[in-house]
Amino acid sequence: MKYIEKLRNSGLRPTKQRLQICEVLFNTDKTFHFTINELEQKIKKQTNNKISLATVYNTVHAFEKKGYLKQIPINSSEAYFDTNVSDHHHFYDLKEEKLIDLENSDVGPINILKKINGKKIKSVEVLVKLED
Amino acid sequence: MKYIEKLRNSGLRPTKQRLQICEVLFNTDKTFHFTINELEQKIKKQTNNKISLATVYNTVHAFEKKGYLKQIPINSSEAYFDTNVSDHHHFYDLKEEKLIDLENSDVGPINILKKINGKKIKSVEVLVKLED
DNA sequence: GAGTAGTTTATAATGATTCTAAAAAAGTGT
DNA sequence: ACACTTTTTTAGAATCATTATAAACTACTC
Ligand SMILES: [Mn+2]
Ligand SMILES: [Mn+2]
Ligand SMILES: [Zn+2]
Ligand SMILES: [Zn+2]
Repeated sequence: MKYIEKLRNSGLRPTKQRLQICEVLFNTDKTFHFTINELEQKIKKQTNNKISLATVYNTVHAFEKKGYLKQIPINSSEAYFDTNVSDHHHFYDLKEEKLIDLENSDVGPINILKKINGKKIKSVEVLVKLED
Repeated sequence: MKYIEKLRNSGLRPTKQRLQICEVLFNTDKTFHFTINELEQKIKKQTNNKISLATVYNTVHAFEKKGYLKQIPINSSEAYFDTNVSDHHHFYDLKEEKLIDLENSDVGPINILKKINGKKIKSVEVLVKLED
């Protein structure tokens, strides 16, 4: 199975629960954005199986650390994650509280002119807030 | 006093506590970034006076709503606010957990090519994460 | 000054996230 | 398969930032 490698790379053994989480996260062409609670709901629906919240949190964080998921910087009471780990940007619809992908080509090149001594750039992320 | 107007514009009466909060927030040439807890500490030091957390939260939120403060979108357990309400961007030093201003001129123009039907752009914010 | 509406405060409630420790499962060697 | 060790899952508790509450206090109006 293709998920076993992802799990092992993340330092996790391929257990039944973790493979189910992988199914929901990665068994789709489309990438998507989610909160932990949305993910838990999706797992319950898609697999008719409840996985404890702690396991969902742990697995998501391990994938995030390894780079198989990323967290989107946003002001919300809940953390938003993204299965699209390519460099890209986001609209945030304030009314709907939903993220929408913005490809790099939708934004154009961003050149950071200022430098900070002894630090290097890890990521550059654009958040475009939308209102009606 | 210059703060009375800011407070009235925000729908707040100029009370002793709120004026003290204004002193700490606005009585300086330099703008700065803060969390609610950092602000509370600053108030205690600068005015030798404890103001209840609820009042600090309420006042900050009223100023934010009116546009005298803004919140910076970032993944942190605490919300970060900015007394610099001009359009600008940020470095985020992951090690120090500190924000650093990036002026618009340090980033260059950003042109969002994608449009979302029925929505308009409220803000465009760039977050540049820094590591060692 | 009396009356009213807004404010402050301590404290409680909420809710996302993290921690804990016991039970369950998986891996290892024989 | 069995005994033994290590990892994992889980329910529930703990944490902590934020928000809500409601009683005491203060500011504004007439
Ligand atoms: Mn994380
Ligand atoms: Mn706010
Ligand atoms: Zn995305
Ligand atoms: Zn700033």
